[in-house]
Amino acid sequence: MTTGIAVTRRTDQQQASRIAIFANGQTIYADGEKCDWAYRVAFGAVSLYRVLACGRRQIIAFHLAGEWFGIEQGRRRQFTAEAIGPTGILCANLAADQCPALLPAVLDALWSAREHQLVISRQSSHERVAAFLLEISERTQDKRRFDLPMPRADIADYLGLTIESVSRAVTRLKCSNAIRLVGPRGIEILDRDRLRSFCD
Amino acid sequence: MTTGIAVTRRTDQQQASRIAIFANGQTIYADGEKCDWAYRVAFGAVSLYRVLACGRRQIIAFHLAGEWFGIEQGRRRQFTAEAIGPTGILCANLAADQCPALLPAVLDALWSAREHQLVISRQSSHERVAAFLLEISERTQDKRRFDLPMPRADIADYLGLTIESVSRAVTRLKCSNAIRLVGPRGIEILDRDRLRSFCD
DNA sequence: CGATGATTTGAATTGCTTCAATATCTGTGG
DNA sequence: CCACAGATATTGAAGCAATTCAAATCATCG
Repeated sequence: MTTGIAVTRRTDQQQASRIAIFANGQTIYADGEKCDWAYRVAFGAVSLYRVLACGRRQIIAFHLAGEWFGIEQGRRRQFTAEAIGPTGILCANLAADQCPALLPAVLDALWSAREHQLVISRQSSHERVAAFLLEISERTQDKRRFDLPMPRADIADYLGLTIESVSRAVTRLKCSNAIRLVGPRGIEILDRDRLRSFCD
Repeated sequence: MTTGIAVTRRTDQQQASRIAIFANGQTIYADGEKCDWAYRVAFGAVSLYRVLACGRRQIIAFHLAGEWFGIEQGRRRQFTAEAIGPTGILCANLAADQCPALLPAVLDALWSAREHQLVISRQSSHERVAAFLLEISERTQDKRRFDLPMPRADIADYLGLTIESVSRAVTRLKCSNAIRLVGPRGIEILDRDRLRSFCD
């Protein structure tokens, strides 16, 4: 929400394969805008969210380096996309002839969305957090030791929990020796099987 | 789960645009199978679900007449597809050259999956049930008076609730005069705005 | 009309949230 | 290098909503 570095929103996204740099909390596109472009994360991370009428913010997905997002052809933006930390974004034209390249990315997004649905629909707080850590782990270079790009508030809004519940679940995983914390953001997976056993 | 009418699983789905008839509870495809075909509901309804390790069944989506499902190119089936009541299914070849026709269907599915995520992540039981009734209403011919194709157990497994919670929420909506029940499956929306006001 | 399955209702329990306080981390200036 | 301030994260205690277990009611079909 807050902007760290003073970088104004790029208006030169029109040049395809041009990298745009966004600061923490900057909006890449907003809920309701036209969807002319698709995006890919070069570095950093992106959250897709909507603020509900009740004031709650629900994060629908995170996108890490290398991942496509924002393919929503012929509609208005369903969510707002926002940079988490300093983030580089590549833009691509959403022309119909690029369809063969786009379909796999959309299928991936659908796959992920549905797997996430399984997690948030019925799982307990520690199951959700364990699943989340494994999910991020799988999408990172070093799958054993990594840093979470986002604060607890983002994790909570993604998992449908409160900050406090996320924190308690992390503590619980830590106490079971499944993970080790390296500061609030650093995660080391000590026992992946034990962590997996927390997921349902 | 149970098969009402004695119809064996069709093995002649190879003929495109041929209709296959499934009885209540029959499997159209199963979790883990190869995905060679896409499907469209001719009549009846279909649920996509997975049974979790803990024994819980999570329904990820319902598909009503006219809707595509099962487009999962190049993977194994993520979920099991099952008929709800007597259901007619049209089959189509998942050839790459049909991509322009498939992409919109996948984008629709992603859109719906994400809207549903908003509902189940943070909403209370009556908010979820109200949203569900409106969702089904929008996908039915008569948007004011319709019959739910599925029993309470399916609604519960779709909304991440128990049967009892669904029932209590329905009762609550009924008592507020937002809806009227016509037997357990029949729904008449008396006050759509009031029903909408229950959604967050 | 009785039987079976589906749905509703009731009471107690559990787990997440809420509100409040404490602790930790990070960056800045002395 | 250390002290401080603001933000982030953890911990604690009470409240509340959904679940669980149990019983009653309703619907449908032979």
